[in-house]
Amino acid sequence: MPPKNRYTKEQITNAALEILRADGMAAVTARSVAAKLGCSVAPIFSVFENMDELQNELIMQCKAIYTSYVEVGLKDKVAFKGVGLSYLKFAMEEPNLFKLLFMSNDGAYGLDNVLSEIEVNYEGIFKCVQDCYGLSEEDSKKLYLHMWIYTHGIAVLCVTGTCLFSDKEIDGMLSEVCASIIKDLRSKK
Amino acid sequence: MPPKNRYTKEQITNAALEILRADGMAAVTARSVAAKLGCSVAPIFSVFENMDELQNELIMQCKAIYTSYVEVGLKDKVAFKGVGLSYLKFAMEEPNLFKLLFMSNDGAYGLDNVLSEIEVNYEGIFKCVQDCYGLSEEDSKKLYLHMWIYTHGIAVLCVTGTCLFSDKEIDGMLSEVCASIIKDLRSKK
DNA sequence: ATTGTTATATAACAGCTGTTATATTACCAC
DNA sequence: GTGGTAATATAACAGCTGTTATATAACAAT
Repeated sequence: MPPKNRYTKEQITNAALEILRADGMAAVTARSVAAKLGCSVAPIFSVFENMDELQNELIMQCKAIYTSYVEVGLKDKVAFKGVGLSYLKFAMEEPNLFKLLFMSNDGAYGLDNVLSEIEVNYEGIFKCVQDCYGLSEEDSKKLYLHMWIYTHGIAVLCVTGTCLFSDKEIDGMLSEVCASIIKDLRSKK
Repeated sequence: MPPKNRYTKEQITNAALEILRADGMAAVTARSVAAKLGCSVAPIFSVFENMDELQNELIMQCKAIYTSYVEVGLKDKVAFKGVGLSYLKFAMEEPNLFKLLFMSNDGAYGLDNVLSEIEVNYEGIFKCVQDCYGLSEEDSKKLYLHMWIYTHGIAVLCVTGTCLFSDKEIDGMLSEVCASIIKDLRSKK
């Protein structure tokens, strides 16, 4: 008897995601999403209980997008490096999503989540580090931590518009630091 | 003939700064500052043209506070390390000020400003690097860039609540990475 | 075609923001 | 004390937010 829904959850989420990508989470309001869909706010609140629920859905979408970047990086010859470059690519191509996942303390992500996300491929990455660079598990962990912090530092600088590095510069910087740390770790054996 | 101002620019700025430190710039509103002072919003707008002017004043105050941290670091035996630790101390003790100065793309600071601020002591720091570690000017620059990015990475992780490192851990991490880079730079001579 | 259900639109509410017009009031000069 | 000036208080405006009550309208079943 009732008419079908004209606006699906997916349509609404996609409209909201467009706004999030372009202008950040603060720009995702009931009215802005409705305007993007060309409807009133009513359909939004018939699908989502409130705006918090929509935001949670968006965070899930962001994680999925980030995961797709990581998956590409994992296919790299040197998965360890590939994942790092994926992280940076995600930051540069989706700065507002990066901010939401990795620069917000409103509990969007956090290191635990980052690591558990990564941990799906943790062993693979570590094996890669050990194979490629001939490091012990402990040294691999050290290298991983240092490089993750360094990579995160670059990503944040790019995302906040503080510094603009070219792909080539970034590659050079990462290689240089990584090589220095590996060399030093090896020399201590 | 007119009564004296009961609320000075300094008083208003201090009240706003308290709110900024505790809850971030978004919490600094005309009404919140007035409430902290125990007055209406009128005195604020008699001293400041609008809220933007007050925010600019706050940014200047932040820079001054940050500068005081840097000055302490410069007195360190190894100024290069001292400044880095000051940067981290500032991030941990004043996360909301750090976010405003170093994590906002609304043009609060930016690398140019950071570097020009630092450049006041640039030569001193470089001389320190060259003296302490025996590096060329070019290598000193490299070391400085790498260490600044790494330090910034740690600071952001702390400020966003992603990771919590102890002072000891941070010291160890910084020392390890710094030593590795220096060793590698030297070996290339 | 009529009816009933409900998706959607409209519009309003409350609460926040910056800003300002008006009213009050405090204080300095006389 | 009286008066005038301007600092302050009050309250309102416009514009934003989330949310919701009500009205409209679309569509499926009969």
